[in-house]
Amino acid sequence: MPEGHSLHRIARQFSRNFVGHRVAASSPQGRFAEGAALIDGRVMVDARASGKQLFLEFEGGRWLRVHLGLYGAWDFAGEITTDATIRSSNGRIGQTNQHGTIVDDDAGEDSISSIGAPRLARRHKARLRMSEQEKEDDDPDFVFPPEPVGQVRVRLLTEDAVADLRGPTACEVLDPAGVESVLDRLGPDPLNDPSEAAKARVVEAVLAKGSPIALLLMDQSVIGGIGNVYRAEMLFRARLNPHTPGKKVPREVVEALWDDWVYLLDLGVRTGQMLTMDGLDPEAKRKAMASREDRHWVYRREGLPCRVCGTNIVMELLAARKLYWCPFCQQ
DNA sequence: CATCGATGTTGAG
DNA sequence: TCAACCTCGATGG
Repeated sequence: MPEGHSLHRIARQFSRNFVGHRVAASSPQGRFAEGAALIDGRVMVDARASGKQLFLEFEGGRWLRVHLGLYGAWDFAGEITTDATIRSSNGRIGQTNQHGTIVDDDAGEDSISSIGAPRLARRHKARLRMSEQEKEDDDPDFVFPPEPVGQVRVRLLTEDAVADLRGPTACEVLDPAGVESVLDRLGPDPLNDPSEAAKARVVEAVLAKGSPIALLLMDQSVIGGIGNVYRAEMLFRARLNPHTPGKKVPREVVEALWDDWVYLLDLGVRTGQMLTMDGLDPEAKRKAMASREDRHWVYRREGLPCRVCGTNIVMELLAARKLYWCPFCQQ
């Protein structure tokens, strides 16, 4: 479920609350007992995402690789840092207020924060579920650490924070060579590598293939992190027919798709939401932030009128995934 | 309360 | 091409 922006946010959560800390690793469910033992008692030294994959590095060159798949999730709890929307009278950020210590400001002057309050981060006792959506629990009276609930594949515990992994599609401990071989099979993730070389690699990969651009955008060996929502929205933003073979897409359009992913991924990481209708007026933006119904151009809008031309949005199955597009705008 | 479907990937056939 | 993975919010009775 989570697309690339979620994984970068999860990696950031680990950076804030786990990197630099010694971690007790266990598998309450039991299915990952051997793997957990390989990292138990070690200090986490790095946390990073590439595409939809998460890599947590521990002392001694041991890496935990996690892929959340369709419905995996990380549950954080304890003294953790969460984004908080704080209304500020003078618009200044980076100060301390009654809500806690503001330790991060990555919202700045973007188009979303200009609509309303800036999103800040604060460290406090909280519970936070991170999957395709993020949900913060408002019960401040839970005991730490909480009992594992349900099937927890891995529990990572520091002195004051815990992270529970449930429902992953992949969870394994790798050595550096193993990490390298996984990364070698992944296309560029613009948040890790925004270079012209990365862009060129994606452009050449797309232009070399005859398969539909709708499949190539979701091919993680071509480009990292795009899922079903961003695919549909990016193709609409480019006014591109999803069935266009990669090699028939004009080079400048492929370049524009990469540039758009650079932009959308950054926006998604900063806001925690898949915002794709940023070109609208402030009122429409506000609605997009407030409601999932008003958030997308085409995704999940089968049978509804296109927001631009009024033609009914169509849905078709492509490689067993639902593809939404406007047959008039995207000719 | 039962059922469905989902923002994903793998691997069997 | 499709089932399996194995979670959980949304939906309907």
